[in-house]
Amino acid sequence: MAIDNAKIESIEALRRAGIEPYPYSYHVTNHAKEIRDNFSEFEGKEVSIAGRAMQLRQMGGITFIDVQDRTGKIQGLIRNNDLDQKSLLVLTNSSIGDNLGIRGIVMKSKRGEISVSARELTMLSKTLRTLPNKWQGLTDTEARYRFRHVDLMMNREVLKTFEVRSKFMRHVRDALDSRGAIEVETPILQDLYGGASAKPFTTTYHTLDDKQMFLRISDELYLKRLIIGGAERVYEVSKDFRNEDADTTHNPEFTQVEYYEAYSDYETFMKMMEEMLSAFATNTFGSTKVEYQGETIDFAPPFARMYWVDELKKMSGIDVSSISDEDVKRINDAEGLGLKHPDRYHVADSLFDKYLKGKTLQPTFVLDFPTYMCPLTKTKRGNPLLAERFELYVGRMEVANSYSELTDPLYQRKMFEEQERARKKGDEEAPPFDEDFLNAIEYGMPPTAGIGISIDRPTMVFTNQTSIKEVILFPPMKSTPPNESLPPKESALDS
RNA sequence: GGGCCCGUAGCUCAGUUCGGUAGAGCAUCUGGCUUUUAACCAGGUGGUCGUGGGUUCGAUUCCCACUGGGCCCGCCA
Repeated sequence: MAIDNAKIESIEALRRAGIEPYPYSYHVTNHAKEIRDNFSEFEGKEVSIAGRAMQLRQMGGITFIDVQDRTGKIQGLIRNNDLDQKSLLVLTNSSIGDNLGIRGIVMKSKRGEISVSARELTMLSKTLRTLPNKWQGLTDTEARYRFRHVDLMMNREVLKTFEVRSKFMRHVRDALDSRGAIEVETPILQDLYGGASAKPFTTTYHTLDDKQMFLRISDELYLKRLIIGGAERVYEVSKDFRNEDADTTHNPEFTQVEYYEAYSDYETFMKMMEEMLSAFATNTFGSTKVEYQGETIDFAPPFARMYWVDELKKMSGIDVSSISDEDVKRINDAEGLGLKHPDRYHVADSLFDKYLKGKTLQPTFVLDFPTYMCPLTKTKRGNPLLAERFELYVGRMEVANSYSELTDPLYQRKMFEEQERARKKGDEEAPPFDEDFLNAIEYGMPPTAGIGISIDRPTMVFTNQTSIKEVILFPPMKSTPPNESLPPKESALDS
């Protein structure tokens, strides 16, 4: 991707002839796909197309250029005899990678390729860089992420992936809007963080006496204030930030939609997720069935319900709803969980992973967690050992997490006190005591269901990707001095 | 944090077995060719072999460290 001095010479040649290689605009009348799909209507008519030259086949007085626009490719058929002086000069100074505009007549070449037979050729942007080769393209993962613009132009399925992501986000918004919810924005820069257990990113606000601030790890505590204020149904499409390692299903910066609905419980949201995901699959792919890594995932409702504490008891003989701190070490050893600092929470979590996670390829509500795993959740009606919480799994990945939210302010205060003690003992992930939030909830919060819907992971399923980095346009990369960005020769820049 | 694999031309890759001044295809440049589509034919340009150190008469090759990336594991509501 080095700068090519021959291309700079082309720029100079064009300018000498009074042709600007970086013009302001171009009137595009049609796109590649519509012309190809409706050839009989377009045949013989004049169109103007624009896009990037991806391939160029020159044979004396005739040149074929494959022009790629956002809908696909179409061939430009360019005969020197059909062109005026200016267009000819553009042609001789064109190369693969340039943005070109072609005005011409739609026709078929002798070999039957739908083409635009050029009457005028316009340089829309002269490239200085060389595109990857046309056979293998750009495949190096690191280069693809660091030079996503090149990845996008060479690997068009990447653009498709992000179109699906966009559609999914749009669909989630529409589904929540149709429930009468309002979309809100709450602070990303926060004095205090909370709503999850995670290490935060910190930053400094210089004009406020260099105050330390945090990037949010969740939206929960702000959205609940809006519920308390009487908004009833609110959601936020939120970038959250957690200062943790990345892997194929975790990114330190990720997107979820948090939604809170007053007077509802988690049962409401199970139905909502079934409708939301099955409708999306049907609208987007024409079926509730989606191929994922050689397996078929079916979003047709109802989704499976896994009462996992019962299920786990059947399979392992362990009832995690009632294990004591004394049991923990013994189970850790007997089950070979390998936890360094076993506690009830992590033992239960590991047992789920060991026995049950593998069974969640199909959309599955994993529900009713031990209360000790859910400090912000109401207990299950009729069983105080369990809490009303579900996680939705798809493709063996957690894609949503929902509670019947805790609304008892005195209990909430107790939980903050407990987390504060854990913090002082050195638990970096325990959220800090938040008196402002307690003040809010002390005004009385109506019964409320809350849910966090992942955007990244469902997009992985819908686009058949195994790495979260494939559904994030610019995944974080370690910094490295780019060694290929050499400046052009000075002589070329002077003129 | 641990293990395995990888980094050679703009891109995709050979070469390293057994150390001896670096190769192909595409791209690019020059010439030829007015219906090609991986166009073709002829010729040319292009490389601190990821970085630093060590061994050696000599290192892209062997050794060490570092760096960047991928996968697996650990961690992570």
